[in-house]
Amino acid sequence: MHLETLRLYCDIVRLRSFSRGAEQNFVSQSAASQAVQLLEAELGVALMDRTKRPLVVAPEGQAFYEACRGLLESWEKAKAGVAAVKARVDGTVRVAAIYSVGLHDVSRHMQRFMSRYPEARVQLECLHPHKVVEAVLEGEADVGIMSYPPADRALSIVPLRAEPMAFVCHPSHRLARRKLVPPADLNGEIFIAFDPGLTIRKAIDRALRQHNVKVNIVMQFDNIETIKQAIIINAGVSILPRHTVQKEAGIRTLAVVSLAIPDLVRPVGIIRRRQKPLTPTVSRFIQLLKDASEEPAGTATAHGRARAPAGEVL
Amino acid sequence: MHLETLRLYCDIVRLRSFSRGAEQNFVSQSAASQAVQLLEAELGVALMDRTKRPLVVAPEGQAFYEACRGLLESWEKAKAGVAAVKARVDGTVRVAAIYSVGLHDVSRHMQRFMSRYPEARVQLECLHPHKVVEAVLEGEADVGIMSYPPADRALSIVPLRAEPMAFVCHPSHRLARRKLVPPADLNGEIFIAFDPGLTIRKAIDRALRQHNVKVNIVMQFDNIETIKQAIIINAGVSILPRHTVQKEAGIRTLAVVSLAIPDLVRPVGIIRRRQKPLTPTVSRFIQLLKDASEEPAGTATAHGRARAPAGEVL
DNA sequence: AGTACGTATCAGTAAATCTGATAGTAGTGT
DNA sequence: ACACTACTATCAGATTTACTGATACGTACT
Repeated sequence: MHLETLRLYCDIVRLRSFSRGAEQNFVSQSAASQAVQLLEAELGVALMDRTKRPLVVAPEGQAFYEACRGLLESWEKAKAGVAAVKARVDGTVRVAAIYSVGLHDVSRHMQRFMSRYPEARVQLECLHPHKVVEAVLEGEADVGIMSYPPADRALSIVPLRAEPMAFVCHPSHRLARRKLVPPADLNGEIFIAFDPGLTIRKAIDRALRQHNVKVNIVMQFDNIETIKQAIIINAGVSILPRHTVQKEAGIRTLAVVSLAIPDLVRPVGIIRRRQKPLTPTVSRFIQLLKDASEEPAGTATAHGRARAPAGEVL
Repeated sequence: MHLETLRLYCDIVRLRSFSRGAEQNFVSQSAASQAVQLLEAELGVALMDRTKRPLVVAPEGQAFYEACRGLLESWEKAKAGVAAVKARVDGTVRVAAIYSVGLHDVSRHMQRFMSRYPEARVQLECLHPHKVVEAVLEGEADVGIMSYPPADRALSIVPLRAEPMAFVCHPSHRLARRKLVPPADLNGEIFIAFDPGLTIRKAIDRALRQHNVKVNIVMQFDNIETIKQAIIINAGVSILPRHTVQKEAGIRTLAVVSLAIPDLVRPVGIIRRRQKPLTPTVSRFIQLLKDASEEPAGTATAHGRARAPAGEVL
């Protein structure tokens, strides 16, 4: 049963005319006649008396007409309801990020994004790296922001930046006042490492091994914040992305020294589910992050603004 | 938009499977897939995530699902409502009869009809002959019962019987004690006639003219009851269908004498609108009247019962 | 009665839908 | 990591369905 047929029927009843009802629905009078006949056959009832001019609606036809009006109204409501949900979901970017990126980085960009697209909403959730991948794969998040984005057929990756890593220690540490620390100086240091399951741990391990450095790992954590806390209480030293300890370096609770291992960087990127269609809002969000990462921090804002129109057409 | 598509969609969502949803709707999995794709295109929204196994319904899809369920329920209700009205209308016979037939005849048969078909309803309305024709033509009555049923392309006629006419006068009239009145005896009688517009008047006039009888018309009425009242107060004599004065003859308020004009009869028949489809109930009602009229009054009931099964299959 | 308007019907055509086969993908067990 | 099973998407061809335009029929009006 076509809903269009029901609308046609309603118009015919309302206008008391097949011809005008057909016209209003942009079909021929012939089609209208056949449609109503089919409708009557379907219901097994004569809905109207066409031998009268103008036609007379039978009691059955009147009852059906009223039911149909309600039905069509419900249909319009259903469509509107779906559109409303879509607008709500569409305008929302659900971001899953690892703690270190989410807290320092994304939250700053979120503000810029929301002031530029006031109708959009951003939901940020900070998770363990594995959970970030999971959330994106399961469709619970539109984008994931993480370091060492994993290769996966189901994921597409947008590289954002390579964060330089630095040596981090307590201000009272013997290396705290250096300008540069050669890898060899780390030999035998009491080290606070990432959990072995994390890719960043493997990257650091590999870099140290290449420089024949052996450190004395005393603690392992799955996130940067905890490692920083451990260093603050002088439980050991570590290697962390430089910008994640900028605040602590500024107030001198931590000492940060450049490390003479130039290829030791933490790649940060966005992951997305490959099949999932990109909504305009998500597309704009990704573009904003890309723009912000492709330039020095000092000019980011100005440059970002200049490129915004291009980002919007995505 | 097909309602069947919506049902299919609901089943797919409910069963969380295209294949099973398709099966339950007796279409191929392919058709189900295409139908939902079309639905999504129509709404401009992705309703579900098919890359998951089992498939995951999107928020939009869930909202639409619930709306659809309501819609389909309303549709079923609409169909049921129409069927209910049909049953009510179908089971009703609206009878328009002229006074003389309706009061004496139809009301008696109505009781038999309603006791045989308890679910049926009969609405009897007694009208002026012209109004009976009008009611049937306008579809306000399913059948009309009247004398001298008029020839009309739009009407089909079922003849019931030819009622013999008799001479009717006050018991004190000079002809009241006769067994038979020859036409000539009516010459110069003070006569209470039917209205000139009525066919029965024309028939009586023609019969009297053929026998060279001239009566003295002093009053004219459009119905038998009034004529009888006039005769009772001895305002004149008349010629009326014999069985319409049986009761008055029995209690001797009127005298009824056979008239020697054998071809002067009042034909009574049923009229129906030719195009209008015959519902079973109306068909049975007509059959009952036909059966009752085709036999002597004494055996009518027994015969009618015997033939009832045949009538029911109409 | 004749006319004008409106609906039913018919045959041909256009469009939508369905089917069956095939390819690709997700989840599962080895 | 591998094949296996179950499920969905896609495609082309077949089928069904709906539409159009012309024509016939009926009603209502003058």
